[in-house]
Amino acid sequence: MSVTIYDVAKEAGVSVATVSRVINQQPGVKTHTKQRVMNAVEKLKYQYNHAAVALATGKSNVIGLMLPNLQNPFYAEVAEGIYQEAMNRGVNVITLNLMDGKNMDAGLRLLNQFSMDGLLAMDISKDLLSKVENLIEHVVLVGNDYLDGRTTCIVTDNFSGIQMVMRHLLSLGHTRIALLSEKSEYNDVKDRIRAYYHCMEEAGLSEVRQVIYTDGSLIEDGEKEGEKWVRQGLDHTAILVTNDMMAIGLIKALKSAGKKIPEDISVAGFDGTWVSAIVDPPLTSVAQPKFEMGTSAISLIMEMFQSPLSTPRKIVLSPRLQIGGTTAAIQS
Amino acid sequence: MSVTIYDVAKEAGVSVATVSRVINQQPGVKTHTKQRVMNAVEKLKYQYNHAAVALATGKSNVIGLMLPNLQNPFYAEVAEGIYQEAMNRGVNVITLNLMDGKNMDAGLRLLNQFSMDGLLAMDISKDLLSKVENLIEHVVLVGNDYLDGRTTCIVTDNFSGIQMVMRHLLSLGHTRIALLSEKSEYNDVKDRIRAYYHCMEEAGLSEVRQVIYTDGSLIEDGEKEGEKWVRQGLDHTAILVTNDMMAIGLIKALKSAGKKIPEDISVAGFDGTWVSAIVDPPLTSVAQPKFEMGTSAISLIMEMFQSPLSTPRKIVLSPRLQIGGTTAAIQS
DNA sequence: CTGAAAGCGCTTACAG
DNA sequence: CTGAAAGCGCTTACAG
Repeated sequence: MSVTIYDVAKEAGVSVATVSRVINQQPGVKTHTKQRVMNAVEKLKYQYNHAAVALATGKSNVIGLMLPNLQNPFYAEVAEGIYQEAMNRGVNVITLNLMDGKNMDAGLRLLNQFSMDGLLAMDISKDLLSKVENLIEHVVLVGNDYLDGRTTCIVTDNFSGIQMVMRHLLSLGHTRIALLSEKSEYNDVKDRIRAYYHCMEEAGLSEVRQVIYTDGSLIEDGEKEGEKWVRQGLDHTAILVTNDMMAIGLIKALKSAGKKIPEDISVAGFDGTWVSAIVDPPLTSVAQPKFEMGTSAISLIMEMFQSPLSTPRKIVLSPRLQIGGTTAAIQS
Repeated sequence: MSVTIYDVAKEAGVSVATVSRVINQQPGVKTHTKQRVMNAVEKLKYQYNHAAVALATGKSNVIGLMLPNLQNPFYAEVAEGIYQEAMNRGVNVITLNLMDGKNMDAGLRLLNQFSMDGLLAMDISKDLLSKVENLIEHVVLVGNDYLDGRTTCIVTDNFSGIQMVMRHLLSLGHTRIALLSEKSEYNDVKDRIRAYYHCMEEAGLSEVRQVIYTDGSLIEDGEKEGEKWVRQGLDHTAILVTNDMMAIGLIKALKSAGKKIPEDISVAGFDGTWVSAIVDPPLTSVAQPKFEMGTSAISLIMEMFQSPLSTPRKIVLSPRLQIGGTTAAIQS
């Protein structure tokens, strides 16, 4: 029922091979012939069949995107960059939303079933990563800097990001600064912790440094830690949080315990998502170049299709400190 | 290089037809034979080829999702429902993010290129819809109630949603209530305006009713209207906004003009996205069942694949009033 | 510069 | 219950 390359060939009076050449813009077709084919395509409203191409070429022109959720605007913003660049380049993106782990099996099943040319993955577990790498040749980690450096990745310079906020906080006179971070096997998280340690030590504050680990990385997790912090009567004057969502939750909890932000305590986040600008006061945060991370991820993986990397590569983007109203000079 | 159904057939000592039957769980294969095939599949680690299946069956097992952006959590939350249910059912979703119109052409091109079994669309223009309907048989509008009722859709009961907030505002003593809405050719938006008119009239407030139209539906658009409202010295005591993003922008502008929310003016939104809970004070809003809308959309479109609807259908879900801190009794 | 033909990996009547 | 074979709509050496 649908019009095929054969119909076009007949209409144009050429062979299907020629039609194929014209459609794929391959060189070496006489202008006149090309014109005839194009007219036929036009006339018959030929639409090319993706499945047939995929079967014949062995490439699906589909890239998978695995992410934990879309609630966190960080993922959503990176995803937008990915979709944008994918559209520019005419590749399709299939999103595998893991729903914070609840959909892992289904995600794997789909991966298996649908042969994708490559996969972009954000914050997947080490375990899942190794399964995925068995299934797909080209995998790029987006936003994660994996421990053993065996997978190509694209990340923000986390060390210098933390350094930026830390300098900001130190310059405001803070000394009792805590770091609130999720636990993770990823190097990017470890880098942040390392940077925190480094800055505290450099400032001669080694003995007051304290890392508080959270269970997850959602608003609720930050909130829970805020309540705990109040309950335990901790006395930091500033808390640096490794993502905006948790920072927002933390602030919520502190506020409802009667703390004034930033008068009583300064809070800074990480990611620089758009929500950081709408909370009150606006959140001081380290902005990751999210959209660019997404577009670069597509560019990178498509380069890999052309010429497989001999060795895993790591692309590092620069963060930017975004000063809001949640950090202020320490009250004497 | 990859293992095919032929390899499995040889290994199991049966024909490819039989292997196909087993893989697709078709009835009428002797248990013993089935077992042999399954062993072979296991042993050879056979993975089925999506493109070949798609070509042979004429169905791609892919559903397209067209949305304006992912910044607005409304779309993100509906999308999560869609991804969730799609994973449950083993279908793939290709997201076509239109980037608020900037990617329209690319979106259409991809649609064309990749034969999808169906398409779910959110807030696409009338013009785009008609183009899309030429390309794809099964289209479902998600969140939009299209004017001429020719397309199957799944929407919230917008009329009763507005009625809920209006009753809430009226019960708080407000009379000078404005509606802030985007312009739209969609029936759902018109329904909201209609509901507003209806409620004002019912309350005997016909002559003070006022609809303020915005250019877009982003935070910035709400902000702009807030500034304009202050500049023009309007005197409503409550403003009902047709989406959370604009409401947040509006509140931001009002606050920075020195207005107290809700003391000086009450503001209510629509959608009930998660961000409505993190702004300060939490936003009163009409919550749409976003996640459910997404899951239902997948169910609906997959039903349509089975048995094409003789006539377009409309599925209506119920909204819920979510009272926050941005609405209060009028000050006398 | 162009065409005939094999092949990509499945499904599905049809026959037995 | 099982198999032989055609067909899905392309691409791509190979030949001319």
